Amino acid sequence: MFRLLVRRGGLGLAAGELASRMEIAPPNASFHLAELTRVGLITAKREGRSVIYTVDFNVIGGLVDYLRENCCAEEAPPVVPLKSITRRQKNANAR
Amino acid sequence: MFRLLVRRGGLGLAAGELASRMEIAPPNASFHLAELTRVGLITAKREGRSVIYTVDFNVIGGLVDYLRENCCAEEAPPVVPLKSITRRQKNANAR
DNA sequence: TCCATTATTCAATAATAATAGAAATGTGGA
DNA sequence: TCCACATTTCTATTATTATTGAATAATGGA
Repeated sequence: MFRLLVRRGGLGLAAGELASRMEIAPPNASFHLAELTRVGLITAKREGRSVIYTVDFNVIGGLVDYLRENCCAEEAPPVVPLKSITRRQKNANAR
Repeated sequence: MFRLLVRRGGLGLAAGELASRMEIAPPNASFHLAELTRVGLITAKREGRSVIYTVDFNVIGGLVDYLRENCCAEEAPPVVPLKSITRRQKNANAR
């Protein structure tokens, strides 16, 4: 659904349209659309009887930026030395 | 675990080290490391008794590129017109 | 070779997420 | 107002994933 919405751009897609294109039942689509909305990836606006969902490109942009900065596409990141851990702590954690 | 590995860069981290830092049991860590390895995000190399896991920066780079190109960070993507669907088809799908 | 260390595999269980169906809500037109 | 449409909410069920604990490999040192 998210990819469909991305391809659709600013026009967005109605919930039912998404449901049928995904070949899932409407309540199921609503469930997932609610999740995507909750986490802020998409937004909803009512238009007549339909509810149109649209990706939030600002959020997606931020996500991509985050990934580019933190996951280091081209070059390796500076190594962050992690402070060592004692065996005692380790065992405590593992439990 | 993945974020830890990204921050660690080329040095990588041992399985047990990851387990204790994540505060999960070693078998649990192994389970997830196996998944990440399976999907190609990280690689494993044995070093003495330890098994060192390292992120595959090429793959991550590709992933970020994919997101940048398909999820359109800065500008909205060209609208892809989706061919319309009949009500009959729609009902069939929704079932 | 024996043993402690490090890690993995396996089987069982717990936790979480996805789906389906019935019922309810909002909308616009006759 | 009544009705069909579009969607959502709710509850129950199913499916998937994550976690645990015991058992099994692999490694290096005494």
